[in-house]
Amino acid sequence: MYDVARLAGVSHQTVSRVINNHGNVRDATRERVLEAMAQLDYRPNALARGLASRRSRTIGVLCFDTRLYGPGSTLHAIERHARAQGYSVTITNVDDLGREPIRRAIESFADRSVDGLIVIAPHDSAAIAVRAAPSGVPTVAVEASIDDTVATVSVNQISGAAMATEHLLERGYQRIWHLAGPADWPEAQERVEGWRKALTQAGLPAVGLLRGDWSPASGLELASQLIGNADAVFVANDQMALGVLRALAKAGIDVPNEMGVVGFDDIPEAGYFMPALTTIRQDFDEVGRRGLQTLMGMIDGKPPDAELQQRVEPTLVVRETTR
Amino acid sequence: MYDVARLAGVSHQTVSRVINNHGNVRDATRERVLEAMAQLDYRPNALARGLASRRSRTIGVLCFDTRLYGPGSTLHAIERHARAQGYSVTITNVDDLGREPIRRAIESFADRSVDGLIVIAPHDSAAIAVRAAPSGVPTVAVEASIDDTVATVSVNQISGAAMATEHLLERGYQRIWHLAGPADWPEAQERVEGWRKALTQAGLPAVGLLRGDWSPASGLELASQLIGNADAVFVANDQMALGVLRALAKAGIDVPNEMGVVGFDDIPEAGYFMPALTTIRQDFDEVGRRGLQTLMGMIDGKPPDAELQQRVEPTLVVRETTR
DNA sequence: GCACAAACTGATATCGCTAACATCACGGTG
DNA sequence: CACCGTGATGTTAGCGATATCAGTTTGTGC
Repeated sequence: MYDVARLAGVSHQTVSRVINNHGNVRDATRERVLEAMAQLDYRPNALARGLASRRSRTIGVLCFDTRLYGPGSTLHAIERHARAQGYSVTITNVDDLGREPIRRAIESFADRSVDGLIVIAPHDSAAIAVRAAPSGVPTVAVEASIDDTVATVSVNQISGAAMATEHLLERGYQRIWHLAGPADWPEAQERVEGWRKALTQAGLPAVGLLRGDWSPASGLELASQLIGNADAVFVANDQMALGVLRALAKAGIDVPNEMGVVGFDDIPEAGYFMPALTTIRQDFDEVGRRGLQTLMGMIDGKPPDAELQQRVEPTLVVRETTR
Repeated sequence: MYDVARLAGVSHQTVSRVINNHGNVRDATRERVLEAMAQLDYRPNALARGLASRRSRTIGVLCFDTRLYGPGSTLHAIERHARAQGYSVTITNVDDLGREPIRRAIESFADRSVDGLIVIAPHDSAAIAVRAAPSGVPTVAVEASIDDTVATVSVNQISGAAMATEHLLERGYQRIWHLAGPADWPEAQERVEGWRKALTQAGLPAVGLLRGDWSPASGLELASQLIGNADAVFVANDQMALGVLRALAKAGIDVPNEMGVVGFDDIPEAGYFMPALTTIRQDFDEVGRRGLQTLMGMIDGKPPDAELQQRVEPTLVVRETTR
């Protein structure tokens, strides 16, 4: 920086002003500085800027296994939008959902002076850990249902689940079971709630709740319990639905005529299952975008929005597993 | 830090020595310092440490869409192992594969003083960009076939493709076609090469090369050309294979008896396709692990390994799409 | 032509740490 | 007993930028 200043015949402080677009620099001066910067191929050191300005222009993303479709897509969206705003993204995956590892991860972000934190928190323990976060760093949770103390952006699971169930009802299915995710995942719980609500509203009893673990294997295994008892099933994610389809095919049950199936997520493969899966699409990109936008607002010290808990509406994608 | 020093009755430099485990601190002194740190809940500022020591303990990962299964898994492995060694991970996705955006991304990493860089570079343009990288930062490419100037860790695509093709030959298929990925992806090219090699070795002509774009849609579309011409197909990834399976089912062709199918990747869903997909498993975790290990060696100034180009061997997973 | 505010520019102190060298006590050596 | 090496600690400079305030031009109104 001092070299640039010398070459341009100004002080280093003027160079700093040019870099940061602080006003009050004469055009001619700015030109000279920019030229000197180009000539010396000068690039400001982000660490030093962060240290002096107390803004690192970095955000942290805490995730639980980005290999999963939802979190991976959300992360991708966050990174893309963050970069567009000049922020870089540091990630940490927490494999152990215990409280202590999460606390450590958040502290480690704070040590690195991130300006903000996004937690992709599809699990209860994450919610607890975020609330307990000691960091003082602006934080937004996505794909989570956290209490009112934390800003949140998530897909409306309840309406998605209700949408799925209502679709099955419309198509004339009566005994609609639900293959749910693990009980300690808020989104699993909300999907159960949406399913229950839709059935109750239709005057039907919400019996027939199965618990899987999100894996195709669990769908495969639990599907046997549907046969003879249900004529449709709303499955809490597409992967389990794949397992269910396979089990039904093996059992010689005709989908969609003998059994309707609706999934959740709309993973890229869903349209090519056999039969192609009717499912609920979650707009993870939108979740990531809104999450980042909210965080940026908090970083810039805007008053928290009226809407602390933002919901993105999912959409129904009808394919071949419902008649 | 000065507060800690005062409380412990030592100089700040001694506190620094304790933090960094530099020897030459009496046990009693170290104890006092640690206690003071605990009492004040002191946490060193990573930015300042990086600035002063010229080591940020951060690595950058440059990726091309982490939503894909391979890159996502590799990233996950890299992050996990990096964290275990006290490094944090900053990511950038490059959507535009042009040379300029990649150069910018690499420069941006350099500006942030990353100690090392891992490029998940499944595409030709990435290879070019990495070679042109001006950064002076230790760099490792993974999932790439870069020339000899850059350290690389990748799955051996050629042997994987040969393995797939030989498996089909063993099972008695004769007219074995290949549905390849885009020509500007090195791994697509290497899979073509492996397929060709295996057929040539068996004294068969390598005719029947189709080009898809990795998507299930392209598999679905191109599968029609197989019918009547091939009795087996080696598909360059599992997603296209899904499309192929769907097309074959629609056409009433029996898999595996009338047509054998082998995929590549072993995505989590592959075992639940209908029929379950025989495929080649890539150990992305191992790729990530070795990539990080190599990078750490370079950062610590070890002489570059004899093996600049490391290869991880894939494995064949036999399921139901081959008889 | 002059006062005075506004627009520029510069000097110095910091940000929170590590590097490098200086200092000091202590015990062993010839 | 002077001398020296060694381990433990302290002192002083940076790392590469921004913040703050002071100083110097410049422009404007009368």
